[in-house]
Amino acid sequence: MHAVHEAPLTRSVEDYLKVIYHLSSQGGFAATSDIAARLEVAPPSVSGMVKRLSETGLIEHVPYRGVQLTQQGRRAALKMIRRHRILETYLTQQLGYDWDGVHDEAERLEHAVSDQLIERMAGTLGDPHYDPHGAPIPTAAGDIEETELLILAEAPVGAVLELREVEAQDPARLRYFAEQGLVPGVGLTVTDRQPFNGPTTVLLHGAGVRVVGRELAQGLRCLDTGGGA
Amino acid sequence: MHAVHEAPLTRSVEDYLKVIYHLSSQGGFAATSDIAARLEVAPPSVSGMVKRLSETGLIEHVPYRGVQLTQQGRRAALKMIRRHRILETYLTQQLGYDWDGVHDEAERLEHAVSDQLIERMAGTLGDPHYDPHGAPIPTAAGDIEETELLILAEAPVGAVLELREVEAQDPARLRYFAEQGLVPGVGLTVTDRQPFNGPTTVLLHGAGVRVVGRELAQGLRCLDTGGGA
DNA sequence: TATCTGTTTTAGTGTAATCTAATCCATCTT
DNA sequence: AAGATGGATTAGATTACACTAAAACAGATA
Repeated sequence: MHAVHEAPLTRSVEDYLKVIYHLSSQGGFAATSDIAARLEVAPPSVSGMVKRLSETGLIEHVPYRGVQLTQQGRRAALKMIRRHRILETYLTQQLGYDWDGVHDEAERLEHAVSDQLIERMAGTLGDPHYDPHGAPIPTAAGDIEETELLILAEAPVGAVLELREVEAQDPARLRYFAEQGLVPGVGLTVTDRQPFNGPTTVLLHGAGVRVVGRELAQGLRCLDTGGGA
Repeated sequence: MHAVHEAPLTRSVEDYLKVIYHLSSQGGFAATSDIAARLEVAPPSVSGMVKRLSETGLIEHVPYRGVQLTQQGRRAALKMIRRHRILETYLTQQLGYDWDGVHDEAERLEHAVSDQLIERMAGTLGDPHYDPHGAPIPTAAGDIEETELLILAEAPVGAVLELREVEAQDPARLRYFAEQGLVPGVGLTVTDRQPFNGPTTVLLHGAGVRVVGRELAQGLRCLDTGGGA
């Protein structure tokens, strides 16, 4: 097999890799300042860490441009994401956590659990494919489902959609989404959008009309279930 | 309320406190070199940490004598021990871990879990009083049962006992104990002891005779259920 | 009482991670 | 084309924790 030595990564390194994965998943490069903002550290701290990470071969750094994960870095990042999402799912399903309260707990546990524990949790849950927010859970082998989803804030008026993923860090927002019935799996039709970054209005199938502000609507990712084919 | 600020303790600090608790639970002082041995660090590292811990008021240090926990330090140590034992119990009962495999996992998780998670686990388990090795679990309030137990290696020949606690770090030893039927709750009678730190022979009630070497017999703690009263 | 022995502590380094202040440089504006 | 602007980087300090090597000390022995 490969994986020569696999020096154990520190907590910090694991956090950086996860953030870089998220930031570079769409566009190619993750910018220093964006990494700093997400991790709530000062930009120079990022520069320092970036140097070490690229020396270890986990990322590639183009000065003044940004960073990208290498194959090795991507593998490590997906491992952490699997841990996080399995933990979130386990905590909600087995220990009575609400979907708005699991994030922080998982965030701390993901650095401490063993592979064995994660796989036992996954087994207990029947190897789930999605976490409580609808995000896909990478497999133990490191594969992740990549479905094309529309950001609700950008979906055309008239679109018929299924809400798949609710992305939000803040518990208060998640609680609000839940109250509004905006949870993964719900069907909806986009009925209106106000200009100048205005709100999107949707008809929740079987539950009435909702007006969703731009900021929140950017965290809602939907599958197009239109009329077609 | 009390507890003015409660600066969060680091992993290392938590480990030191736990070890100091164990070492000073019987005799009064924990020696630098014993702490170093348990934590597998060099003695000077302990001296350094001891200085900081006594400055923070978690321990009291008598130079060249050793250290003792303060009230505050004891509270913190018992909190960690509760975490550890609840985790061990949860992992064995809910996630199929064997009693010989839980220690390391709990050791890492105890620094990461929240109070909330521990209490949810405890609740799921019905607030257990003992961990899989028979050790008493401190309450959330910080009280711990202190039963007088006899070390099997020191129990008099003829004593009729109930095995209460099996103390061993090494998974291989724990597995051996389990194979021998030496698990918490079992009744036994001491039938012989060889001189010069020789082995103890016991009759396991309903399971036959066992010869236990001195070293192992020091990890077996029993309650005297003698003939009396 | 003087010395030996082994433990403890001090001194000085190293690494991982952070910070602030100062500098550098790519790009946008005029 | 020349600045101005703002993000990125370097420089230097700090904290927590570990280490090795050297000094200090307490208690046992002669």
